Amino acid sequence: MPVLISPSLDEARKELVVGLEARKLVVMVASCSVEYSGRTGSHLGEGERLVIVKGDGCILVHRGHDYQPVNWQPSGCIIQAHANDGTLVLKAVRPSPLESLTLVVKEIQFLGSFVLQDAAEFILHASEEEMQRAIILQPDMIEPGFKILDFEKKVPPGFVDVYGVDRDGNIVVIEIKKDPAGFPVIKQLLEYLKYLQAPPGRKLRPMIVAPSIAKGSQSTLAKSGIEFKQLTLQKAVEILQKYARSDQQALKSWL
Amino acid sequence: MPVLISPSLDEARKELVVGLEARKLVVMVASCSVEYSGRTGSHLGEGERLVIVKGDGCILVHRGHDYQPVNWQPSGCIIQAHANDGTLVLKAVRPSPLESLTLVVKEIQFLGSFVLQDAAEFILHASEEEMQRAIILQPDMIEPGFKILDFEKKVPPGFVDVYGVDRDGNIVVIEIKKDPAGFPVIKQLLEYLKYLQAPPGRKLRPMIVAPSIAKGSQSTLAKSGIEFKQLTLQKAVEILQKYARSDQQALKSWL
DNA sequence: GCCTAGGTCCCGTAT
DNA sequence: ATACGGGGCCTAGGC
Repeated sequence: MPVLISPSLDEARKELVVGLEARKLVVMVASCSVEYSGRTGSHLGEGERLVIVKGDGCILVHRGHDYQPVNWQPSGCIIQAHANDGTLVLKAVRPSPLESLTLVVKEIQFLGSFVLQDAAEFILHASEEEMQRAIILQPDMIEPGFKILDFEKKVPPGFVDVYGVDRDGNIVVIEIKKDPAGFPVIKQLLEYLKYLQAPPGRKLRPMIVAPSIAKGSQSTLAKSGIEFKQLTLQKAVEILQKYARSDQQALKSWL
Repeated sequence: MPVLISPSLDEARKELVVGLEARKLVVMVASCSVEYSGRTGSHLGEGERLVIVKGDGCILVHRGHDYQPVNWQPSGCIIQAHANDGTLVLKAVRPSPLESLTLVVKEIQFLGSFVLQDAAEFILHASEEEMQRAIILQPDMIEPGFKILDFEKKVPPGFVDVYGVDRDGNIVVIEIKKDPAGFPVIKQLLEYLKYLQAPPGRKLRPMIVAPSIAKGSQSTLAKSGIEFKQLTLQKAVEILQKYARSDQQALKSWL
């Protein structure tokens, strides 16, 4: 875990090269200027920043404020460090789309390189997918008698989240949102409808499943003939947990 | 610029509290577990990570790989550090939407706190806005005789990027994209058209200005009656530079 | 490779 | 405060 305090640029370059080679995490606090060129371009004059280089070839330049890095390059870059004219030049090139990030480092306060032991799995609960799973596991939460025919069903403009049939044989076309549903969802659903047909004598029932409807979209929804079924992430998670439990019980009763 | 190597949790907590108080940048390499709860929730078991806390109240937890942080909280959070049961607990609460991030730190390899001197301005070149400016500065790059009537013109579903008239008095409705234009742009433009009318005897000419058309959208575009005018970011930047130059010349000739 | 959709997206701007 | 669109968005999944 080498840590250098106010190293010379050449000491830093050596440690950086070693760190890159070993695919370590290198963290640096340094005064630098930054140029980006690729899909567009950017310029940032000299100033002190936090620079992070990761083993998978991504680089982040953070200022003293803001959530997002001011400049960066995602994973999969080729990163090189050169001495140049009394400065340390860090270059990160992304092959596709071809773009490059160049840091000219003038002075380094701190440089450390680390190997992070981290085997933990990251688990994210509750997303649109969980809502979809909840509906698929327990279709009658939409309404009694509702049956799933398909999900992620392909139509030319995209994918229908859930596609099913109600107790009267009408086709139900469901678009799921985990956030309050606004105009775009309504448009998207109406677009899908153009490519779907109900059997003779039956109807198409477009339906939005979401925690709520965005304020400004209430009236549009009413006019559009789209139904709304409330489902919060929390309720979806509860359903999934209930099923996880009953799955376990089903398993136990089998043994 | 205090830097602690393998500090005790209590030493680290003290330095962290001082750093937070002073709104410094605190960087930490530590073994920790992370819980997030808010719009959704997440869990990450123990492992070594890079933790960044900035003066504006944002926090980032980075693993040894990936561009994006595994957990985070954006600016404007209330961040606190407590000792708890032989661990150091870092909590970041975001008021709206209400959500919280909790790190339980077991062991610290490194902790540094920094004040970053950074007054530089960040300049990003060439975006959709640059393309719009290029068209506005030199309307006849669209076609000879084209005149601007308005831009960012409000229609119920959104804003028309550029709104103008051709040499024959037909209304040209332009939607600009910096990336290859696909289905969504076509839909958006057609949506806008519903709320626009040409003068009697004139036509509405919907037009997409973009570097290219997405492959799958070629036929849709053809059927839709929308025209396509190629403009790359690069060409837009050239036009802007030309005008910058001629502005300077105009200025010089004035003096 | 391109295209589509989702994200704890974040972020600014206008309402 | 909420809604809407843009982003060097990034990232994952299909084709």
